[in-house]
Amino acid sequence: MKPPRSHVTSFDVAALAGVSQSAVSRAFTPGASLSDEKRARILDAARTLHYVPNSIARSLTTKQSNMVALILGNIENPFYVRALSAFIVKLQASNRHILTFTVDADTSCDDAIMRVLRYQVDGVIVTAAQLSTRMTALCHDRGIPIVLFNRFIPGSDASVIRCDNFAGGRVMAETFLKAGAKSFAVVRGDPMGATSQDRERGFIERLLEEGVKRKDIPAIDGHSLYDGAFEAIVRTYPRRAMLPDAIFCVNDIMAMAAMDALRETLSVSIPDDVMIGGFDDIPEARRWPYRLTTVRQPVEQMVDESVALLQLDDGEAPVIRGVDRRIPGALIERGTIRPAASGARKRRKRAKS
Amino acid sequence: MKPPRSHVTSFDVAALAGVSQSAVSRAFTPGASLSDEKRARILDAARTLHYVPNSIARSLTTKQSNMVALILGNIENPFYVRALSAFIVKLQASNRHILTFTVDADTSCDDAIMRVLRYQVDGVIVTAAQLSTRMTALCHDRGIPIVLFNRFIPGSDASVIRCDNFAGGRVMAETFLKAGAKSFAVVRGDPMGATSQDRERGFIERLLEEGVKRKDIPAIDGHSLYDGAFEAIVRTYPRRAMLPDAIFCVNDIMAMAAMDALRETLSVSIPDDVMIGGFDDIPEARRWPYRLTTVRQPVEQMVDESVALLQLDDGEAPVIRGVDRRIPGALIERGTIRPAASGARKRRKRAKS
DNA sequence: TCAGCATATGAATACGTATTCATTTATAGC
DNA sequence: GCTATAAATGAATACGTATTCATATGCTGA
Repeated sequence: MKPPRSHVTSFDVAALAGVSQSAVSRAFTPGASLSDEKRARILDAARTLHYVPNSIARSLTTKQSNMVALILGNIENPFYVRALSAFIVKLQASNRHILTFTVDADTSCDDAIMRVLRYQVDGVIVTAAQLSTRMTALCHDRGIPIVLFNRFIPGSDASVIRCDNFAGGRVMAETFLKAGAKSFAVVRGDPMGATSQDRERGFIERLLEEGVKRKDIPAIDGHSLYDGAFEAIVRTYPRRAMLPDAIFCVNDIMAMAAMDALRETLSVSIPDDVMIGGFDDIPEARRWPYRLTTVRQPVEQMVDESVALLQLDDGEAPVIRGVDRRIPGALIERGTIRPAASGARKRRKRAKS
Repeated sequence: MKPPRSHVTSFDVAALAGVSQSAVSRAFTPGASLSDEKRARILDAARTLHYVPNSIARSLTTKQSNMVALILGNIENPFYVRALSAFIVKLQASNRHILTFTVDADTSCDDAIMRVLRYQVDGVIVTAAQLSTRMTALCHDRGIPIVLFNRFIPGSDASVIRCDNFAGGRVMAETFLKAGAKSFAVVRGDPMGATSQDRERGFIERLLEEGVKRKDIPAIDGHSLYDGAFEAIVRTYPRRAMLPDAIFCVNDIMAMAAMDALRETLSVSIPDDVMIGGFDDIPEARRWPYRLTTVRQPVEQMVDESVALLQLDDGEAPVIRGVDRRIPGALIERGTIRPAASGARKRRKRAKS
C-alpha cells in the first residue's frame, strides 16, 4: 500500500533522472532549451513515477491559468446548449479548459464573476445572463477580456458578438408578407432582453413600412420557455377564428411550443391556417413534426469570433473592448410558411423591380 | 491609465490595513481566529483595493482546487444535458467549480483525464465515455475519486451510479405485454455500451419468459442518435406491414426519431399501428407530438448520489471505490402504449393474483 | 494577585513550478 | 587551433496564499 496523496513532484523526477528540477520543467515546456538525450531520460523517469505536471503551480508563476469561464443562463434552450458545445470543442482544441457556471436566467451574474476572478481565468464568455458594468470594469482592470455572446448590455464596454437580430426580424416579416399574410402576432421572450427586443423591433419595422398598424401586432410573452410559450398561446387563442395569418416567435423553442399548442388545442393546420416563423435554427427545428421556417444563427462563426476576441494567444495584448459585431443570420425556408404567392398580386409598393 | 495586470495581493491589503499578511489570509478564511475589529478593517481595505483572493495560489497550499471535472460525451442527447445542468447546479451550490470536458461519444477519455489530473481536481465524473482502467488507477493513486454516471466499465474499480437499466427494460416489456403486443423490436444505442445492453437484455429476458423466441426480436442499431435511429427505422421498415406490434427504443431521442420516421414515411398511427416505448424521460418526451411512454431516470437522485460519493467535504477520507449503485427508474405512462387490455384475456401465466 | 487557559497575532515557511542569471559546454567561422 | 557565438544546464528565486509555531494578549476562577 503506497502512501496516499503523495504527489510526486518535478524534484522527484529530477532525482531519478539525475538532473536538476529546472531540466524537468524544461522537458515539459515546448520550445525550451534542452538536449534531446536529457529530455528523453526525463520523460522516461516521469513515466515510471507517474509524474504529471501540476497546472496549479504552473499557473501561479505563469499567471496564465489556461482556463476560460463560460457563464450561461437558460440552459433549457437548446440553442445555448449548442453554443456551449461549440465553445467547449473550440476551446478544448486550443488546449484551454472551461470553467462552467450557470446562473438563473436573466439574473445578474455578478457573484459568478467574482468567483471567476479568483481563478485568474484568461477570459470570460457570458451568454443569456445580466451583467453589471461594475463587473465588466473589474475584469478589465485585471486585464481579463470579457465577451458577451448574443447579449447586449447598454452602457457596458464589454465586447459583444451577436447575430443581427434586427435584420433577422425584418427578413421574417418580409417572408410572411411575400406569403400573403395580412395579420400578425409576435411571441417574445424576455421583454427586457436586447436579443428578443431587436428581433421584435426588426419584425415590426418591416410591417409598419407595409402599412400595418402597430396596434394590430399584438405581443405575447413566452418568456423564452417552451412551457411559457405553450401556455401563453393557449390563453391567447381559445378559438381558431382569433388567429392571425402569421405568428413570429423570437426563438425556435417557443415556435415549437406554439405549433404544439395550436395543433393540440385547436387542431390547427400549419401553414394553411396560420404560418409560424422561428429564430435560431436549433437541430429540433428541422424535425418532422415541425419543419420550421426560421432564421439560422451562425453559431460556429459566432463562437469562433468570440474566442478570437479573447486573444488567448498573445497574453500581453491589451483587452479589446467595445466591439459590437453583428453577424447576419440566414433564412431557412421549410414548411411553416407558405412559399411566396406566385400570382404576385399582393405587393403594394416597393415591389422588387 | 493604471498599470495593467498589476495584481493586488494580500500583502498590499495588509499594508493598507496595517496588519500582517497572515491576518489578511485569515480574514478570508471562515473560522480563522481573528478579531472582529481587525477583520472589518481588512475587508474594508480589500474593498478599496479591489482585492480578490487568488484561488490558484490558495489551491497550491491547500492541495484542494475546489474543482470537479465533468467529462461528457454525446452532448446531443438531452438527457446528458439535463444531467450536466443538474451537476452544475448541485456543485455550484456547494461552492465548487466545474471543469467541463467533452470527448467524442464512446471514445476513450484518457487524454481528458490526463489533463484533469494536472489540475488537481477534487473529483471526476465521467458520463457517456469510455475509460481505461489504467486511468482509473492513476486517479485513485492520487486520491482523486472518480464516479461513472450511468456507465459501467467491466474490470474497473471506479464507483458507478446508474439507473437500474435492466429492470427498466423488463418493465417496458411487461407494459407492452399487458397492452397485448405479440411481436417486438428493439432499437439499441451503442451496441457495446453497458447502458444500452442492459436495457435491451432486461427487455428481452422478460419476453423470453413469455415464450417469445429470441430470433423474433430483431435489433436495430440507432447509435443513440436522432438521425441514426431515424434512418435505421426508415431502412428497416419500408412498408407498414412489416411493423411489429411494439418497438422499444433504449432512449427517448431514438424513440422520438422512430415516431417521426414512421409517421413521415408510412403515416403510421401510434399507438394503434405500432406501440413505442422509450427510456430516460427527457423533457421533450412529454410534448404534444410524442407523449412518449417511457422509463424515467431519476436524474436528481442520481446526481445527488454521485456527488455524495465524491466525498468532497472530508478531504482525508479514503476514496470510495467499487460501489455499483443501481437506482430504479419509474414507468411514465403516456400515449405511445395502449393501456393494459381490459379484458384480461392475454395474460398466460404469472397473472397478478 | 496570580496561575492557567483560550484567543489574537505576526514571522517564517511550504506548496510545485517557471524563469532569470550566471556558468559551462558544444558549434561554427576563420 | 582559437575566438565568437549559441546552446545547455543548474542554482536560486518568485508567484500568492495558508498554516505552523512561538509569542503576546485578554480572561477566568481561586
